[in-house]
Amino acid sequence: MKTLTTGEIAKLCDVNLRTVIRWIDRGALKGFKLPGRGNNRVMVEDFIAFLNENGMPIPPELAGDNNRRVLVIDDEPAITRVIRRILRAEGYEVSVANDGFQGGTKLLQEQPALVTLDLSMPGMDGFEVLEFIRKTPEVVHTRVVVISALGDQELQRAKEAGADLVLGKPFNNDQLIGVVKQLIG
Amino acid sequence: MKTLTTGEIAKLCDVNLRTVIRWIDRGALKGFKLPGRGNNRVMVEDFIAFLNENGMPIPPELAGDNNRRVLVIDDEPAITRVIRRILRAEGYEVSVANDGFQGGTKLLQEQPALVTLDLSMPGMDGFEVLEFIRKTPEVVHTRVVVISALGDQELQRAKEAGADLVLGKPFNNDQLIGVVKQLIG
DNA sequence: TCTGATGCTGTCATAAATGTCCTAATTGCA
DNA sequence: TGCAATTAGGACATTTATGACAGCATCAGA
Repeated sequence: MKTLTTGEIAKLCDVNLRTVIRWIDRGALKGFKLPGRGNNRVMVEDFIAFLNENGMPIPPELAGDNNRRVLVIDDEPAITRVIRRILRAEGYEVSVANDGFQGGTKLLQEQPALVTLDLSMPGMDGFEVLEFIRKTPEVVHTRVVVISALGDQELQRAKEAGADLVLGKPFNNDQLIGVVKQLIG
Repeated sequence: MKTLTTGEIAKLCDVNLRTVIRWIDRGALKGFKLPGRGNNRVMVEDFIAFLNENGMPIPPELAGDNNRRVLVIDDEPAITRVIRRILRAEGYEVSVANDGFQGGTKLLQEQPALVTLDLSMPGMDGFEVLEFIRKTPEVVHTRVVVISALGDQELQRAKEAGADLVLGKPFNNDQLIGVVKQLIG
C-alpha cells in the first residue's frame, strides 16, 4: 500500500506544504494520521481520486503505474506495424519511434509503461538507451523488452544493462503478448 | 509539474489579474482550480501554448533563452570537440549529443537556449528535429543553427523548416561565434 | 457624423485561501 | 542509537476570487 506524505503531495501539486495539510484537515483530501504527532499519510488512490474530483492534472509519475502505453523503438516499418497491430489488439496504447531522436523525445514525453527496443538501429546504440532509462528518475520504472536478431551473448548483455526481458527475432505473436503481459499486465 | 498562479501570469503578460481570471473562465487559457476557493493554476506548457496561439511574446524567463546552454548535435567527435572548445571559450555551457537518442533526451531535459544541428546524421532526419522543435511548446523557442556540408538548396529548406541560421561546412571559429552571439548574445 | 450596443479591460473593496516563518516533534536512515 | 531531514501547527503576511462599476475601443445603423 503506497502512501504519500504531505511534502510529496506539495511537490506534486506545486503547492505549499501548509496548504496540503489544510486540505486534509478540511476533509477535501482524504488521508490518515500516524499515531505519533499526527503526521499525515495519503493513499495514492485517494490522492488520484482527489485530483480527478477537482479537475487537476495527474502527475505522469503517478499515472505511470497503471498506464497501458507502449513505445515501440524500431526503424523497420514492417516490424513496427506488426508489433503495433498485435499490441493494439490486446488493448495497449501503442506509439512508434522510427529513429533515435523520436525514441528519446517520446520516451520522456509519453513516459510509457513499457518500451520495446531494437538493439541494432543505425546511428544509435541500444545499450545507451538502456543505460539512460535505468539512470533517469522520470523513466527508471519503465519496463524494457529488447528485441533483437543478435546472438545470445548480446541479449545476455542487454539483460545486464537493464532489460527486463529479451526477445530474439523472429518471434511470434504469442511470445510478444506473453512478455508484455508478464511485465505490465 | 511547474504551474503558474494568476498573479504570476498577470505580471508576465503585464495585464491585470482580473483579466487573467477572465481568460481562464472564458476557456481561452487552460487551467485548473485548487480545491479551496478555486484558486487557479496554469501549467507552464499550457501558458506557452496560449501565448503562441495569440501571437503574444514569450517572457524570457519562461522561454529559457536566458540561459547560456548550447546543445551540439553531431555524430562526428572531431566536429563536436571543435565546437565545444570554441563555445566554451566564449563562456557558453556546452553539452554534446552524439546521436539522435541523446539529441532527443538532452533537448528536453536541458532545454538549451541554442542547438547546433548536423542535418545529415546516420539514422536520423535533421528536418524531423527542426519540425519537432517548432511544434513542441517546451522547446519552441530554442534557437537552431544548422550545420551542414549540404548544398544551398538543402540549407534553404532547413531555414524554411525552422532553422534560425545555417552554417555551411567548413566554417571558421569566428563564423560560429558570430552566429551564436547573434542568436543568444 | 452621431448614437447606442457590445465586449474587453482596469479599478476597488472584501472575504477567503494560500504562502511564509517559526519551533518543537516526528520520521527516515545509517 | 544518533543525526539529518521532514513535518505539524500557530501566527501573520500575501495573494487571490468575485461582484460591481467605469473606461475604452470597435461596429452597425440612422
